[in-house]
Amino acid sequence: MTADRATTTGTEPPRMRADARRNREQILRAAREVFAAQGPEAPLDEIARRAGVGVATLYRRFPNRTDLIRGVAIDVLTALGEAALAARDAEDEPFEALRTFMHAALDLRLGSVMPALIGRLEADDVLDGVRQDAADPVQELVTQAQAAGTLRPDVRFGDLPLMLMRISRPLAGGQLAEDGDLAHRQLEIYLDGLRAPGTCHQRATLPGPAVDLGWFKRIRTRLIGNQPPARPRA
Amino acid sequence: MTADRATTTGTEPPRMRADARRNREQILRAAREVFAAQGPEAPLDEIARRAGVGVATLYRRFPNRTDLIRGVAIDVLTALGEAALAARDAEDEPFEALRTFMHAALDLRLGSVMPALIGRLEADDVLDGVRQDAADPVQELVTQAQAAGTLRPDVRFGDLPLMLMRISRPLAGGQLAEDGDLAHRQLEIYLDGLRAPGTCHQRATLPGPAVDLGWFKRIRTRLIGNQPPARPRA
DNA sequence: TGGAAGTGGAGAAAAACCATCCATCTACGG
DNA sequence: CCGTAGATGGATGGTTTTTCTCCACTTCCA
Repeated sequence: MTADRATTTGTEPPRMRADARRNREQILRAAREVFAAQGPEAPLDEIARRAGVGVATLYRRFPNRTDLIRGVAIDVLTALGEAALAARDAEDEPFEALRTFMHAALDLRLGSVMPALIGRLEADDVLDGVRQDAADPVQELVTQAQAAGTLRPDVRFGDLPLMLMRISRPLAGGQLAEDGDLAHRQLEIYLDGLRAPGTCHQRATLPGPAVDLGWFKRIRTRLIGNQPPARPRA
Repeated sequence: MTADRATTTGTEPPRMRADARRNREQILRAAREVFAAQGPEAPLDEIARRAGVGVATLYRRFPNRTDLIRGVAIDVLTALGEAALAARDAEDEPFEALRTFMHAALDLRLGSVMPALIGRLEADDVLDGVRQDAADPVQELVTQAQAAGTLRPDVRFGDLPLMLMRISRPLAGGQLAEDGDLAHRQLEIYLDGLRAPGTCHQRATLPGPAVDLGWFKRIRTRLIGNQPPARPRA
């Protein structure tokens, strides 16, 4: 039942119809977003709807919730490991590589699966593999950046993913349009806090919307009356 | 601790039995925690259970969910304003005051009510009052710290509460024992990112548990098998 | 073009949640 | 110390949400 993996990890051909595979990826993407917004207990119907498929299709691919979460986890962790390697190759300076990676990880919505990984999923060879493949390059980036003296020496590995888990969850249940940009802005500030004391005179230019007090109040009033019910309708 | 009564129309005597008032505060505290963990749609049963009272007691004090959210909001915002003033008076340096305030706000779980405030609650004189009382001192701290040159000039008011909303939500659905300490540690890093370029050579000593790669893996394995279902049993 | 794999949506069964009622209990003024 | 108004808890019924299967129909691919 777990035979078909859409990921191109192994040498075995997954033998899956093209539309089926496409739907599978749609489901995974939708699940990632919905899990990130509502947590790992989000209704599966909504995931199916967001993916543009029927519920039966979702249940065919992932017979139960745990399977779906595991699928998303493998998907995200795989992409995460690749992002770490890509960042390492793209940037010369280790801290800059770390920074690039963090922003990529934020876009991947790491926080959508980490809580489930921590609390719900039991270990597994495939899962352990991708987890290792995701964690090791990051640890390497940390080590290198600290050796280069650009990452402050008192931070540890956990300070990166644990913060990503927090930042990647949408504010206010996903109602804020600027949420993604705000997350990147706040991540940039956090990254500046991670710089080594010697190098911290070079602060990053903060991207995204700078929310002052007036805007902050406007965010509220703009949203009031928009969506009285929690769940947006189709 | 704060906001003993629900409304402040001076004509009505508060006259509440001692045990009733005590229960009311228990409910508010429980609601704050549960809202922070699960969002403003959390089941009211769980809040009552966490508060150690029956459901009827909760419904008597707060006839519907909106009333409860409003109660929590007033409670938190009141305490928040007081914390801001206290921090201002306790610290000479404006940035240090800001730092003190942020840690206090984190303990108050600002994130438990902000999403609801943003999306669900409609304006109201009392609410607007406490909101103003909470926001104004913070804005003042920001202005002063930037004038003193210790807070970087490109941050804005929103960078503080919006980050608190993210940090104050428990990781992994409230299963992590070290969660509170981790949040304070990560807040400290964020605060270092908020320092002005000139003053950032003085980094704070990071508190709390430093989670390295090994510990990170251990967090997971320790929790596996602890609570397979999402909700802790009754 | 045949047929196996894939699909969507209805709908029953189960679970979660809300909100009220009432018998019992307790703080507190006299 | 007592009477009582106010407060409490948990059972309960009704409603909504969510799960997950079934089957007639469609689509890819050899």
